[in-house]
Formats: sequence, structure tokens, C-alpha cells
Amino acid sequence: MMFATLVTKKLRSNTSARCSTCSLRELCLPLGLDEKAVIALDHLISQRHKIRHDEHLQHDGLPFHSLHVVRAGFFKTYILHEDGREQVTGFYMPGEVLGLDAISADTHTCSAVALEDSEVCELPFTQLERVGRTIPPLMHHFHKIMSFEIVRDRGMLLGSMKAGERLVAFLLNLSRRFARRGYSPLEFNLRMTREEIGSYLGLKLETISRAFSKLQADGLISVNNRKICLNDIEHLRRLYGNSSYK
Amino acid sequence: MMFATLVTKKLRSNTSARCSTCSLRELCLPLGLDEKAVIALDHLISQRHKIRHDEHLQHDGLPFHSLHVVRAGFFKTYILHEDGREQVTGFYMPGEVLGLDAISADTHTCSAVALEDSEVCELPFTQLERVGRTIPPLMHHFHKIMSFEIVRDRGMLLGSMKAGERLVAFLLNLSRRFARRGYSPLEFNLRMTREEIGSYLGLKLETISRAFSKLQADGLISVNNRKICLNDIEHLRRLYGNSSYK
DNA sequence: TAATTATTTTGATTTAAGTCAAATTTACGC
DNA sequence: GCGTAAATTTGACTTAAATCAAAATAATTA
Repeated sequence: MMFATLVTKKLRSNTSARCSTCSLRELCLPLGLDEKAVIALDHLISQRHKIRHDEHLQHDGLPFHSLHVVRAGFFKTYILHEDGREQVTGFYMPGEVLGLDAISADTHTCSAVALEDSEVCELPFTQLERVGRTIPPLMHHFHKIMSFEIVRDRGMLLGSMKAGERLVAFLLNLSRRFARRGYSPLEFNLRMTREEIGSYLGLKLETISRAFSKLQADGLISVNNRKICLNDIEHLRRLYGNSSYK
Repeated sequence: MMFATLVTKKLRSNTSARCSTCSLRELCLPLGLDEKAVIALDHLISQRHKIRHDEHLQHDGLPFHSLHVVRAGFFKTYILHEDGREQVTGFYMPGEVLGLDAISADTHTCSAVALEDSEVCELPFTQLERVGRTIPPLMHHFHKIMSFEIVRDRGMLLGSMKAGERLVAFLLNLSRRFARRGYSPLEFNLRMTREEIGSYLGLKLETISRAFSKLQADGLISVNNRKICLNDIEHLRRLYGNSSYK
């Protein structure tokens, strides 16, 4: 039994679950690492998991063991209030790491659910720390990833921003992240509902819908349900952070 | 000249700037470390700095080299918008680490200013990573600190919370942090203005003032300018996260 | 200590976003 | 492909917070 498990693991790490041949290599954990380091990472990835649409990857309150890198698909994280309200705390796309918040108390502080059929690479955290010790650039890059998670959505939560500005900031944030992954920064499909966007930005779904309509009426974007086109991204960039937009 | 500097450093690390004799030991970086590890940390702290009221510790946009642990005093971090508006992004008290957001791009992403005469311990980041490699518990504890920074103010920024709830969440957060440092969780002095609280919580200063007045009128707290008393902390805890409070 | 400045409180009014409701569009299971 | 459920849009109305304004209090410094 034990033997079989090991063999399976060995096979996995030698075939499918290799950073060295992964298309995300340049924007995921291996970013900037040399060959030796990437091979070490290959051995670190214990498993890949398929998470289907609406399935959970982690649950608020449950013990933490592994980080998960999104390999394909899209996730949201959220917390549940006592009264049942759901608060969306983030969205994650390929190359981004889930679970960083859980290191602090060895317990997940939010739940993560797939917004479409997805795949993740599992990184057992204890092993990551161990391997990191022998490969300083890996550890350093991990620190950068954690640090980035701290800054991540600061731009979206600025208190003084109005509904329209917030939505623009959100769209520009998505645009930049899609662009880095080789997708169009001007045309993309949202994977989340208006309600989820609203929850994330601290607004109601009707307000999100109206803000979309207003941006479209002004010719700045085109909206067809979840399909978004940024028609004038420069103008949008000027709007964001400029409270003159109502 | 070079020699003099070295001597000064040596003297410092052997006398005043020692984690091993620091009263913050149990809630700062050395938390849970053994004797050997704490001595390694002693050598890591390159200097202590006195930062007077209204003086800056770090500037948004400038290069990052060192983390700073608050040893005494109180700081706020903030970013400046293009239009000059200031957005407060956090408050830091003794034992808390400033600069974690800057690791990501080797550049500070916010400015930090002392809200009272303060003192910090400087941790050159490259050295921290190097020492961490040889002392796994130190590195692990550092990861916990970074992870905590990710979760830090999640509870305060929940979109669906009303002004009163936000202020209560803020007061309870401060209360808990004061308590861990050996101060009263029920009675404390705010170091920041109503405007700074408002900026942090995404509200205007007048709204903060009114929320204080309302909480006092309801007998839940006593406010005398910056002096706060939590009269019924259990009731306050029930309010926070319960949108029934207006 | 007086004078000046900064901070806080409170009131009156406006406004952006929330709420409630209904119609429309889209997605999904059979 | 049809019927049901879910998501989105839009309108009418309400409300919480912003804004404008002025007075009161606290802090700073000459």
C-alpha cells in the first residue's frame, strides 16, 4: 500500500506534474529560477488535483497543510458571516497561489471554490520551507509572492472611491492579470456573477449592474452579460483613482 | 571611519539592541524561538532608530532594504492619490512589522509615519533570509508574520458593514492588540485622528464622530476625545458582524 | 498665559448607494 | 428543445453617509 502510493507519486512527478515543462513557468512559483531549482520544485509538487465548477478547494476553519497554485481555471475565496451573508475576499487565476492566509494559524481563514472546472498543483507547505532552505532563490521568490498578496487588492478597497471607480479599478486589475497570462487585456469573460463582484467591492449587485450600464453608455466599455470589452483603456486608467467620475 | 562604524554596530548589538533582553520578546519576531535562534536574531538587528512624532520611517516608491519592527510607539501607513487625497492603509504598534509589502517589488508601496515618538529595530531583509536558512523556526515564524499581515485587516473592510459596525470592529481590533501587549483591552487612548480612522475605514471624519457619539449614547463605550472606554465589550462583540446595528 | 491652529462635535441638506419590485435575459436539467 | 431556475437589467423609492457649515473643544506655540 505504502509502496503503491510512492510509485504513484513518483510517476506523477516524472510525468504530468512538472514545473519544468509547465506553460505557467514564467508567472508561477518557478519564475526566475534556474534549472536545478525548478527540478527541486518538480519534486515538491505532490499532486495535481482537478476541482470541478462549484467544488471547494479549501474550507474556512479547517487545518492547513498545503498551498495550491492554480494551474487552470478560476477560483473565488470567501468568508461566511454568522448571519449567513457571504463576503468574497478574492479571485484567483492561473499562476496564483491559494492558502497563503492560512500559514499564520495553520488553519484556513477563508473558503475557496472553483468558478469553472479547474486544476491546481498542491504544494505541501512544510516541504516548501524545507526545499526553500537549500534553494535561496526559491525561498526569496516565495517571499515576493507572499508580499504581493499583501498589496494585491489594496487598490480596489480605497474607501473614497465611488461605485464606478471601484468597478473600473476591478476591471483594470483583471485586465492586467489576464494580459500577463497571454490573454487579451481588452476583451475577456468574467467568471463571476455581479453579486460576487459586488460582494468583493463592497457594493450591491444592482449597483454593479448600473455601473456597467453607465460605463457602456459612456462608450468606455462594451458589456454583453459576462463578456467585457475595454474600448478606451487609457481613459479608464485616468478614471480610476480620479473621483470625478460618478 | 569604517572602523568606527563597525565598532558602534558591535557595541549596539551587544548592549541595547538585543532581542534576548527585549520586553517584546514574546510577541515579536523571537516568539517561540530557542536561545540559539534568539542570539542569531540579536546579530540580525542592525540598528535601532528613534523616529519622532510626524517623522517618516519609509516612503512610498523608495527602494526597500530593511523591515522595521516597532519597538515603541505607534505608526500609520498611507498612500497618496494623484489628487492629493491620503488613504490610510494600516496602524502599527509595538511588535508589529513594517515593510512586508515592499518585498514584492523591492520598493515601498506605502509611506509610514510615526503618530508619536517611537523606536524601531531595523532588520536588513537579505540578512533575515540568510539567517533564516540556518534557523528554520525563525524562517517559519517569519512566514507566519507575513501570512498574518494578509489576514490582518480583512475583518475591518467587509463591504456590507455599516459605519457603526466598522468602528466597533476597529475598536475591538485595537483592544485585542493592546491586550496582547499587556495594556488594558477596555480602556485605551487612540493615537490617531478621526480623519485617519475614517480614511482607514472608508468613512468621513464626521461619520466617525457621529458613530462614536451614537455608541456612547447607547452606553456601549465612553469617549473623551481620544480616550476610549469599552463599557460592554460582550455587547460590542455581538454588534460587530451583526448588521442590525445602525 | 494668551493666541492661534488643529481637531472634534453637531446640525441641515444633498447625494450615492441600498432596497424593493418587476421584467428580461441567460443558463441548465430533463 | 422546452421548461424551470438563476442572473441581469431597469425603475421607483428609501436611507445611510457625504457634504457644507458653524460652533465647541483641545493642542500648540509665541
